[in-house]
Amino acid sequence: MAELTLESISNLAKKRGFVFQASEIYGGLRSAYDYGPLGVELLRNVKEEWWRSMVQMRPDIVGLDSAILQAREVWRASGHEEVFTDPLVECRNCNSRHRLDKLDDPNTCPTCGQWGTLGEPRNFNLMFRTHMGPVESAENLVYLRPETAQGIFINYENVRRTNRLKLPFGIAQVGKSFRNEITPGQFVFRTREFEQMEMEYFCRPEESAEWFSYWLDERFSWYTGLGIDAEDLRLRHHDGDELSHYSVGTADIEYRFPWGWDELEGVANRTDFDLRQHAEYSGEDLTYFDQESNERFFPHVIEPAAGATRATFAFLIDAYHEEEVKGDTRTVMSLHHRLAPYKVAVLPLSKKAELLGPAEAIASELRQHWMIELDVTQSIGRRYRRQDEIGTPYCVTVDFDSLDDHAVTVRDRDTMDQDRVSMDGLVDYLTGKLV
RNA sequence: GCGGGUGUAGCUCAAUGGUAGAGCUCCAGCCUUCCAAGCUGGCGGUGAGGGUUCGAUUCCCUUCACCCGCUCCA
Repeated sequence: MAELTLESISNLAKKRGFVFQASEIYGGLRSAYDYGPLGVELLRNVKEEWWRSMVQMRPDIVGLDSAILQAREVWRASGHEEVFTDPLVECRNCNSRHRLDKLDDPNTCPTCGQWGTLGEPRNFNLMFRTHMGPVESAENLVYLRPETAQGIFINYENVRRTNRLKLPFGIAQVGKSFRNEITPGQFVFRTREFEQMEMEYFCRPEESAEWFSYWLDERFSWYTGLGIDAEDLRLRHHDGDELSHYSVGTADIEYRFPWGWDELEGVANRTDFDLRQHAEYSGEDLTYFDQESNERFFPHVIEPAAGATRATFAFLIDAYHEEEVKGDTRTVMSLHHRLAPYKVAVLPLSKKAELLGPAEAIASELRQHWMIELDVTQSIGRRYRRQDEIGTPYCVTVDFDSLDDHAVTVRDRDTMDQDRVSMDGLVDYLTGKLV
């Protein structure tokens, strides 16, 4: 895994239909990617596992799906309209870029120290803009959301009231966000359209530090629980000067990508910043009334914010292995079975009708339960290798003996062990394996 | 956006100012075929646009995309 390059993993992703360059037949669109048949399954499974652990398995967290387009005031209140519009100056000497408002001396480049090399300030607006309605005018300007979190904050009171929620509780959301990143790159790692998995956990102010540690641990274990090697993960606490405008404490969960450690997920202590801002800008009362203490206060918020596309990428990289098998190299994608695009492949030894018929019958039955593939082309060995490469955990082979003993061979991707399993008991057998 | 690099078939790589080749992959066929076997056949390409030229994949310009840098932080 350590010697795996970005190029080899992106090649495999394209070759097997996980990820394609967006608008490829027109020369491509920078920083956008389309997820192919296998990629969409993997991505869906990642999101599904997140939802399962965050919402389904939790009595204290509920879900939400808010609109991508929201009133412009949302982004004024959140601070994004101001903070995401940075006047930047570029140094003509060293080509570094700097925020004008952060320079002590607007004439000297802080990177190379040269005087008078900084160009004219230009506005970099990191939010995508469009217009609500067919006429473009300043009045109907709207933004595509740069984070899903604000959709949660502005629905905080709706959700709390309709679900009779008491602190501490969380609201989770998965969805697309858009940022006009200055520098996209590293394949799907940093793109201008991406998918987030965010959860805002509302708690009493005095308990926020405790919940912060709790969520950091929870989120770290989520990745290892789905198969990422703990050696390839680490926590990194932000220094004061790199904190985002809304946070008083942030820690990143980082993954060892082919180009080095980089962020997978951020856990931030957003305090009561967002609720206060929205209360002020909207005029709504967003305080929480505590019956026991008879007090009103703004809850504080701990936010684990993960990138769905980034996590998918990390799972893909981490699963990639090459092994020697009888002198040949086998490429195996050791994806956790919950993440694997296909759970089972059905492989008749021959495509002759006498085997194809039973294989199709088995495939139809298995399809009721899982995403599966029936593959009849080329030799059986080649088909095993193809399934290894896309991470299918189990291969079911129908052979000529199957016609007599009514049983099939089930082969395990990781151990390459084979079990002879009766066709009648196949679903139960696989159900036991795919928990 | 700026600087540097790259762009020939799905992949890896050849070649040439004058009809672009190979291996692998993929597809079809044969084979009672369990780990990329073999045999036969097949699909398929110079990122896009323009210029120079009798003729451009090759030379020039533009553009698009990718990779490496530069406060991006999922």
